[in-house]
Amino acid sequence: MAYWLFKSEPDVWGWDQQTAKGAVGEEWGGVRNYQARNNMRAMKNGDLGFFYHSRSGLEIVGIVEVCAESHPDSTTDDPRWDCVDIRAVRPFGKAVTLEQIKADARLKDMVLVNNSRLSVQPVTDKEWKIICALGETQP
DNA sequence: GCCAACGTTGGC
DNA sequence: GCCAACGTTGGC
Repeated sequence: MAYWLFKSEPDVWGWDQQTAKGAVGEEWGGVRNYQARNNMRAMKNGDLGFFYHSRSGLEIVGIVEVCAESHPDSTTDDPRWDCVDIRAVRPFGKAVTLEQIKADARLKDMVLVNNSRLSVQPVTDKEWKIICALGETQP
């Protein structure tokens, strides 16, 4: 069981849209970065992830679950790109901002802080627990 | 809206 | 195989 973080610009695809997809979930297509793709290839059904609003949000707003393992990205014919499907699990009681994360010494090694350009990234068990507590939700 | 940081592309 | 040029991302 691994933990991840998915970034999306809320103006393009936000938490409300993700939630509206319900248990069916949504293909996390359109990722054109090898590192992000490799992370998705490593995901298993049932893995959990944070849903982060980039650019105009800058906060983690909820938890999603991988509901379809790596498969070809339907938004391209290029065979290099695979992606998973994710579905919303539950929102945070309270969104956790990037500012909060940066200010927390326990989270200084998070990829979110150190490689801000990676749109699909791993989260450690420890980081998962800390952020769930800050977000006032069950880990 | 700007621009630094990063990743990718392509000429050599 | 190097690296300059280019495109994109995302924090500010």
